[in-house]
Amino acid sequence: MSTLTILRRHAQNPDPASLPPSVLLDYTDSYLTIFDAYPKATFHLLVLPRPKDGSLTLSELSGLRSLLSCQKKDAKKILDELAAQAEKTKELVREEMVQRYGYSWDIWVGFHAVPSMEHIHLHVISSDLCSPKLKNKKHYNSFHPKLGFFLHLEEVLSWFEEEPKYFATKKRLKPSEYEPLLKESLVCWRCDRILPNMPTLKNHLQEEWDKEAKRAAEKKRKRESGPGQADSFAGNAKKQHVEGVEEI
DNA sequence: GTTCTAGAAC
DNA sequence: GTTCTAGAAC
Repeated sequence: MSTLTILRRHAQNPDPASLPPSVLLDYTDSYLTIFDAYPKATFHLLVLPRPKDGSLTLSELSGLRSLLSCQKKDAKKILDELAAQAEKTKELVREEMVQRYGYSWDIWVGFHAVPSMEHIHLHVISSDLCSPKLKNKKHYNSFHPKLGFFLHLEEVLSWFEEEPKYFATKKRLKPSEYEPLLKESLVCWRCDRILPNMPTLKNHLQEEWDKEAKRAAEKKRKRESGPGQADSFAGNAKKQHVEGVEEI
């Protein structure tokens, strides 16, 4: 029971600074960013709006669906502010990526079309999807960036620019239209390969991420071997020389 | 959302 | 026989 309302409790906490650093990353009067307790990727954070006087009520903030059923301009304001907070969060994550791994990779920002926990929360999640807590098909499909269950914030914002009728349809977020997506086959979001089960998918995702790390290392080497020379004979010769030295 | 575990799938 | 999934949780 309490696990389903933990986010609401955090959002209502009058003093976020009292939260342990293992929970809290950042906060303002209006928002807080916390670490997901069961991260489905190397980096996985949640941005929550804090209910405050003169703004939307707790029940209007209960989820994306309830937010979108508010006055359009009120909903848009919250989403714009969430977007700004998410940008700050992304920057903090990128810095941590570089510090820990020497490079940074994509970070996705979006909502689950049908959430499982009370209180609207924006996911900020690194695209590796490598984590011991990612255990089943539902976990994976709920973050697959092209499947449709994970609603990128940019997409949700784009609904506001569409015809009112389209917006009215989208904002319903009918569970019956989204929940079946969670049961679809396991498809690698990078290469579209179908994997037969979770252990195989997890190995595959790890390999894909290892490849990305290699590409990043190669890019860095090229950058450091001298701008504009990487593809020239002189550049290659120089690179080989440097590599030779490094191997000794 | 998670944990647990029966029985399906291999 | 072991691995893996997916539904119940009083």
